[in-house]
Amino acid sequence: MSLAHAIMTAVLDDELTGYELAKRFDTSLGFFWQASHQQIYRELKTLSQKNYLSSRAISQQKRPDKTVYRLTAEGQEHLHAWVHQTTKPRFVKDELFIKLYNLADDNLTGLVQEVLERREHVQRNLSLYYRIREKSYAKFSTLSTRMKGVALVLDAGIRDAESILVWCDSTLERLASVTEQ
Amino acid sequence: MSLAHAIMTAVLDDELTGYELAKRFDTSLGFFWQASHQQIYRELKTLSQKNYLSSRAISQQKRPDKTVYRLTAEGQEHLHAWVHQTTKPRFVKDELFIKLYNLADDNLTGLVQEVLERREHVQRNLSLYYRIREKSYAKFSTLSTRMKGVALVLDAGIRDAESILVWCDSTLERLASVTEQ
DNA sequence: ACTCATTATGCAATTTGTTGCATAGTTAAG
DNA sequence: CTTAACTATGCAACAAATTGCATAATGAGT
Repeated sequence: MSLAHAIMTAVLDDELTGYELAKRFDTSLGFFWQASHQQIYRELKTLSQKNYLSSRAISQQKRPDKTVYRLTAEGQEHLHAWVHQTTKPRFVKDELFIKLYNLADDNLTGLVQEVLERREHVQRNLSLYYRIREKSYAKFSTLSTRMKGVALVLDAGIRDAESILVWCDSTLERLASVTEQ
Repeated sequence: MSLAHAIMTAVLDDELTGYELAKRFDTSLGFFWQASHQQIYRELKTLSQKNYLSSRAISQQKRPDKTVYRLTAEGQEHLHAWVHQTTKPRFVKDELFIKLYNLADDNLTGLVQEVLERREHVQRNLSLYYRIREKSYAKFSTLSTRMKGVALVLDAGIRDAESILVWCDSTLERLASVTEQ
């Protein structure tokens, strides 16, 4: 599957550990892909065996030892070829919306809470995206082609988060009016 | 998993066949959940065995025979209890963004094509959402509590699609400027 | 006439993803 | 002084999803 390609893409510029990858899938990359640390470590192993990634062990005294991974020439070739292949459609799973479909008097306060939490989570991500854009992708026209691609993804993340924030506010207002009756 | 809950929610109002469910997961419900027909038929079987769904066979002459499913009282109880439980975070997987991260001169035209296709797909969904809203959810304040929940989800789908359309247009413009150099 | 899409269901094998567990030192907070 | 969070990795069992196959009639388009 394309967890492999997501990982390979993440280690295009940076040499990363499994732990760091897991954190990125939880924040920046999390906008379009997610993976648990168990999945990541397993995939890193198979990608190394395929020679798509090379690894380097680093001993540490104050922290557990770690292994950093980087993309090999073979891996880069494979990744570039994959970009030309058929793209699978976007895949979304959001339990919150299933629950909202079941809106009722007894679950209203619970769902208001859920929307509030969603709002906070999206707000945190959005702040992070703004910081990243300011720092590295402020002027689109001056970026390299590959950086432009990253900037476009970042832009999608920002627009998505902004749009969800607006929906959350509108939804909270509307849900408040349900309570009053 | 919550494919079960998504299915149960879908058959809250309507009596549906597996085939019809599959189509809905491809269109309206597709905004927050997806499932293949194989997955759906399997789940329908286990949900019937648990007595969360009841089924009714319908013989047809010009079409293959079919089975329609509806939620039982037990299923409704289970579904309502589930709404109060912990919600898993939104889960997104989008290969297009992995590929955009790998933007390069040799894949630029291919990715432009992909963005165009995404635009068309989202536009089709958006038109469908608008029609549904006009038809059944035009005036929020007049809806029943449960219908209000559905309207909020529909609103999220509309905002999401609109936001993606804007991103697609902005992205196509920006990608066009990459070619010129 | 022929081909393709639609309606309608489902099994089996394989690949992915989740959940629970395990280890082990450091650092910050109360 | 204790507890919790963070860094860092990984196995094993289980659940869920994907891929490939199979059947079979109708209706629309070329």
